[in-house]
Amino acid sequence: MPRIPFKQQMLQAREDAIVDAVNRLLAEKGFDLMTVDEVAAEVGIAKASLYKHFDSKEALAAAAMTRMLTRAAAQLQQIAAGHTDALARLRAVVRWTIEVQLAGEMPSLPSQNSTLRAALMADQAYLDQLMAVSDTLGEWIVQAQADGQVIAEVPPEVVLYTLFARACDPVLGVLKAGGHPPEQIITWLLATTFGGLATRA
Amino acid sequence: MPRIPFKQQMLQAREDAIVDAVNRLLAEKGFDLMTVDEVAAEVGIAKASLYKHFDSKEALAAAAMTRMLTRAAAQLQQIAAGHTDALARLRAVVRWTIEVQLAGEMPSLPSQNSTLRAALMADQAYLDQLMAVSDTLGEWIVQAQADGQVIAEVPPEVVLYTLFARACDPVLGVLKAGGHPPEQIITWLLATTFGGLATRA
DNA sequence: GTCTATAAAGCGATAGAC
DNA sequence: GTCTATCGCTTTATAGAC
Repeated sequence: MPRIPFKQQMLQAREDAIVDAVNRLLAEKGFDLMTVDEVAAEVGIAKASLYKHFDSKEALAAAAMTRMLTRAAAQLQQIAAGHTDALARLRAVVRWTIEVQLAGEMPSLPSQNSTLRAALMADQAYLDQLMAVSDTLGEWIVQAQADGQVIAEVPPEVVLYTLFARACDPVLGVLKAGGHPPEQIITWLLATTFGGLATRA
Repeated sequence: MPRIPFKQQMLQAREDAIVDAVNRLLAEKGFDLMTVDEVAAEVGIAKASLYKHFDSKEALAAAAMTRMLTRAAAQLQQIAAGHTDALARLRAVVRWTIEVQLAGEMPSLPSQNSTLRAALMADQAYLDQLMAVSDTLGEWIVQAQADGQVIAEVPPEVVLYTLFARACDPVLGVLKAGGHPPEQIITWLLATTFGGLATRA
C-alpha cells in the first residue's frame, strides 16, 4: 500500500473543498454570477490562496465540471451493472441527472461564453471524462435504437444532446420552485422526455 | 386619422432600433455577457443617450422580451386562424419558436439573475404580454388534452413549461452549429418534443 | 501556501455642456 | 436628446510579507 504524504492529503482535501464550493455555487447562480471572492469566502481561505490552486475562474469551473463528469461515469457503471436493457439504462441516467439537479448539485455553464469554452476545450482531463461519458451513452443509444426501443428517425447524436439537455433543464427549476414533490417531478420529466407530449395511439 | 408628430415618430424609430440591437445581442451572447456599451455602439449613439430612453440594462432586456412576447401573441393569432386542431396549433407554435431561434432572433435571459427577475416582475407591459401568451397556450393545451391528443398524465402547467423551454433549447444551438439544415433540425426537435425518444409500440 | 493589500480592467450609470 | 468625460463600484488577478 503506497504511502501518501500527509501534506499531500491536506492539499487534496483543500482542493476538494474548493471544488465542492464551486460546484455548489455553479449550481446555485451559474458561472457568470459566481465570483471568485464568494468561492474563497465559502471555503474560508483568502482569494490569493485560491489562485495558488487554480489558475483562473475558468479553471475552477472546469475542475467542477470534470468532477461531475467523473461521478457521472461512475454512475454509468452502476447503471450498467443494474440494467441490461438499453432503454432502461437511458431512463436510469436521466433519472439520476434529475436527482442531482433536485439536490442542487448540478453545475451549469453558459454555452455562450467563448472564454470559458476555450478553457474547457484546452482541459484534457475534462475532455477525457466528457468523451468517456459520451461514448458509453452513445453505445447505449445505438443499442436502444437497434433494439427498436428508441426512435431511429433521429440520429444518435441528437438523442445524446437531448439527454444532456435534461441535465440543465429549466423546466425542472420551475417545478422545483413550484413546490412539487421530487418523485412527482421525476415522473413528469421522464414521461415528457421518453414518451413525448403527444398521446400514444 | 390621428396625426402623429414627426418628432415622436423619430423617437419611436430610435427606440425600435435600440430594441433591435438588444434583441440581437441577447440572442447572441445572453444578458450577462451583453454590455450597454455594445448596445450603444450597435445603435450608433452614445451610452448616455441610451439611458434617456431606458432606465437600466434590465429595462433594456425587459423591452426586448416584451416585444418578442408581443410578436409571439400575434403569431398565436395567425396560428389560431390557420389551424383548428389543438395539437396542430401547439406544433405550429413550437415550429415558430425554433424558426426564430434559427434566425438568431430569440432573446434569452438567465433564470438565476434575481435583479433581472425583479425588474421583469415589476414591468406591467411584460407581465401583460406574458399572461396573454400563457393564457392562449394554456387553453390550447387543455383542449388538446380533452381531445386526447396530449398526455393527461402531466398537468397543463408542465406542458406549458416544456413548450417554453423549447424556445431556449440548447440542443438547437448545438445542431445549428453542427451545420444541419434548418428543416432537418425542426423535424428532429418536433419529433423529440411531441413524440418522445422512445418508440411507439 | 496563506495572508493583506492592491493593481488593472470592465461595467453600469451619471454629470454637465450644447 | 445627444454628446464627451468621468464617477463609483465590482471583479479578476497579482505582489510581496510571513
